[in-house]
Amino acid sequence: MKHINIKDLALELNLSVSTVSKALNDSYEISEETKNRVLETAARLNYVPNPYASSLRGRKSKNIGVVIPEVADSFFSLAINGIESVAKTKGYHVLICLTHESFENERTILKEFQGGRVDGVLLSVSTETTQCDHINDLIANGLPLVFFDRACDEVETAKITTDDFESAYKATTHLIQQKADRIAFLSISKSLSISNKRLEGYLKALEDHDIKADQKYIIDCSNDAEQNYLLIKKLLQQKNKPNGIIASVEKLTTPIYTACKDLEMKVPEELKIVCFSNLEIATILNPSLTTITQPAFEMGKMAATLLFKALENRNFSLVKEDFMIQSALVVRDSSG
Amino acid sequence: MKHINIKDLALELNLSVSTVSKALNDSYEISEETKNRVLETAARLNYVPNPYASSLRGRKSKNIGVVIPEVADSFFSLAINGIESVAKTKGYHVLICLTHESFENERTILKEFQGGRVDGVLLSVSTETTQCDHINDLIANGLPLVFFDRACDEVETAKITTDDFESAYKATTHLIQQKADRIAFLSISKSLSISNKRLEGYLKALEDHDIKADQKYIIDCSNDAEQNYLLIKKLLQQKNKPNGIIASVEKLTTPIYTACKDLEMKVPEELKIVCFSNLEIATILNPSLTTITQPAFEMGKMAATLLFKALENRNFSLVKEDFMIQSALVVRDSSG
DNA sequence: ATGAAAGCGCTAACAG
DNA sequence: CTGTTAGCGCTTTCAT
Repeated sequence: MKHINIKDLALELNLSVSTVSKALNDSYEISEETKNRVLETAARLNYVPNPYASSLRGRKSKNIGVVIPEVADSFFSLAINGIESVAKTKGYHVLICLTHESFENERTILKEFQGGRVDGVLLSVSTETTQCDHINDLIANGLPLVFFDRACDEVETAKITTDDFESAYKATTHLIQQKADRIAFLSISKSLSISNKRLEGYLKALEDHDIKADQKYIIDCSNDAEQNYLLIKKLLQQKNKPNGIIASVEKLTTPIYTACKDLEMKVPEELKIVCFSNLEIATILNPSLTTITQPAFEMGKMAATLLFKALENRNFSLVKEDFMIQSALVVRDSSG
Repeated sequence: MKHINIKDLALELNLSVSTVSKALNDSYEISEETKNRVLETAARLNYVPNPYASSLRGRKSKNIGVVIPEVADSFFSLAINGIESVAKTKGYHVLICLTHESFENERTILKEFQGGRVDGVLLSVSTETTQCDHINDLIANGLPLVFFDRACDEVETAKITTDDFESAYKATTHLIQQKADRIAFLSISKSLSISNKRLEGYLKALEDHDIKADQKYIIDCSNDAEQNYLLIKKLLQQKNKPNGIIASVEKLTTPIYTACKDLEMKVPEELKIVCFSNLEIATILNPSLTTITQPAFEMGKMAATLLFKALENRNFSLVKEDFMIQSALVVRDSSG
């Protein structure tokens, strides 16, 4: 089966290419009858337009780029679902690019996007990203960009985030109310804005409850699971070991639970745990895990909706379009 | 910053467009000196080629399509990582399209791909897919396609699968050896080839151990978590309730554990569990979950590698390029 | 070693 | 209402 194009269609129909094009695009210039004929023949010959040819002609690629650190993470995979749900209604496709938490990768991807592969970008920055020239370049080049979850404060564009400060504050307060007084905080990045805000919320809660923050309870985790396991184990073995722990990111759940099991620490009696996590499976852990759950699907959806607003209306400015959505503290047995 | 194209570059360099193009593509016709000048200016002006313009000119879109039921699933997200790892080395991008287990969606996506949006396709079919004309159409249209995990037997093209029959057989045998004699099997689709092979492996293992299969132990699950929970609960409440259970798909883990908890069934004493699952978190469930783990990353990688072979060499035929990789039965406490 | 020109598939002025 | 034509950015003969 040869691939059929608009010229073939025109030939078959004894019409000009432009008439066919207009009919296909439901132009008011074309008679109903012709439209029907064209549509019918197109269907019969299995005509599928080449999106990139339209793209070239000044229109859109009809692709949006989604740049994230990782897919194997329930926050991001749910967010993708949200993004995809709106892209679909707009006839757009989603190009997913993974940075694997590498700044270099992130820069390369955004650079490449400037060639016109995508019409707009949804971005959640890598843990390594400390400066944002590559992002500003992209925007200067005319590509609308919306951050979701992990944003760069310095870049002036729309951001969909959650109340990281407040939710960490709430989680910490919750642990304090559960009688934890030596609470550890596991961070993933010193530069990431969300990580810092969570840390600040934690610190403020301690302060408000007259608990002195202690550096030894604040741990910088890495991207390496084994390494993190060792760090956490060490944390839980020291003198004055913590009796509460807050993990600022989902992937720390496994090392924490594993360490507790290996050290035979009783949860929640000896250690109360809260994780930032969207894992559905939190409910069936034993003890079930208290989580801060972000509205991942909703966030993806909102970010995409905003991006399409900008795409559809060049006058719509993304600057100052910041939305902060609430996360939920879901109390379960691990902090009980 | 205006977007710069090859014409701007040529103007700046006092060269013709074609010379610049050739220099950029490292043609033997161009002198080293000119190449260097061009490359340097391109870098300075931040020139990024438009992939779709090249695409139009008879080359490639440099996109591959990955069509899967769902991203929020550890098998698929790990497979995506594998796919992406090879796409990246080839300078390709990955367009991820979700069917959400709907045949209609799957058909629409594949149809759309025929317009040239992607150069090749990696597919894992939906649970609803019972006939494969849409896939054959795509292939007939000249797009190479490789199945991974969930394939259609009737379509003649490369398939990367796992030993579904054997692993279900192994899992069942394992449960029998653990003294389970009423073993339930949870299926997700009556049409899906992998689901059926798993079912057959289960049935064969029962037969080989002189256990009579019983329809009431074979459950067809749906796409709806709540529904599945109820089905499982009912299964576990009947007279002669099973003392072993095999779930053919990861997402059934939560409903199973939840049902056990709600019914206060002791695992593994009263019920031994095995799930087909790539959840990292299997280790920290309580009891830790015995799984059949598929080499998801590897499978994605192999599927992509095969696809690129076909893309790079039009003579390379994907027919008969079938690979079956072994899954691992990882015994943990839930079947202990 | 370099350049002119055609054309990939499509859309959009502009004419008729 | 329909057709002619130019051109989107790029590659690729075919000259020079």
